[in-house]
Amino acid sequence: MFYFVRRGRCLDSIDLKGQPLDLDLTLGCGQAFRWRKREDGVWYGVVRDRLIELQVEGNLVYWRTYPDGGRELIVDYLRLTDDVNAANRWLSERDPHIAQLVERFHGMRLLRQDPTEALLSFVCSAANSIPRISAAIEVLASLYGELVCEKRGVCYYAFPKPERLAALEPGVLNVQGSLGFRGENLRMVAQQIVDQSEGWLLGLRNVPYACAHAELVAVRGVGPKIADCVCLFSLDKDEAVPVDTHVRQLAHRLFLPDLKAKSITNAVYRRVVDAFRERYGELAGWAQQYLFYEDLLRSRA
DNA sequence: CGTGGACCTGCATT
DNA sequence: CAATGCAGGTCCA
Repeated sequence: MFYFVRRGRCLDSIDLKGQPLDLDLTLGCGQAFRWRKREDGVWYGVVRDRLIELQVEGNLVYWRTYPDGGRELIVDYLRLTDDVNAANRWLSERDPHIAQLVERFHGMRLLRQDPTEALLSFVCSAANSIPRISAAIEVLASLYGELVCEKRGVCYYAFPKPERLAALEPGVLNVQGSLGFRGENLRMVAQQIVDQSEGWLLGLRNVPYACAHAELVAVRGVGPKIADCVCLFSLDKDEAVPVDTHVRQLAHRLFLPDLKAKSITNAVYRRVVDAFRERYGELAGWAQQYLFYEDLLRSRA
């Protein structure tokens, strides 16, 4: 915090009011791909049209944006008006294992990301590793994103608009960022977003989960997993459960001992989702994120 | 409805 | 050093 103050301009803070926020967990748990942590412990990343710097000290989150004036953006993105304590209590009462993870990963939150960025980002995530997804997205932003700011000689770019990606020649995205076969998927999904009416994707925040999910999987190149990522990380659908290889395996271990399948068919996907929904109801997505991250750490060990 | 393969690429393991 | 496996999937036969 003192470092922040010395750096000078436009320091501000937001009172967390007793609600937990751990940036290492929230920004590093695999739900967003554009955040990095500086040597001095400050997290920075581009959200929409701003570069944001964040640091938590005690019950305050210190922040700065370039250009400035991004307070509302931060409150919205970090979901700072949510009652996370209540959610964690509710989950903990239902499952002692989750209660343990709530302690261990205290302050891990779900974000409210931009739906277009979330959709296009997770298209890049198919059978890919998290470091490579992040690297690819930075390449895309620097090539096709609008300049957000320049700070200490470094340029920061917004996530590319779908119009820009859709207009590219087929094939160029396969090479750029080493996207491989995901490149063509990305271009096609971008085109389909453009083809929809303005505000279509954002409007899915105002419809029920099942409806939003159905509209997303109707997009070519978007399956149930990516659709659920978009629902959970950007559309306020806290009951959404993205089922990937990690989640399938941990569901098998914890809930569904007779789940023999080694691949995720539609039926398997539904069974895993139902198991989560049955146990964690409207907050199944939060439970998923705790369990997913535990499994991620385990697999990296 | 379930299964197997194709799709790109780079890093890790054998 | 070559071969194989694998990574927050989706589509198709």
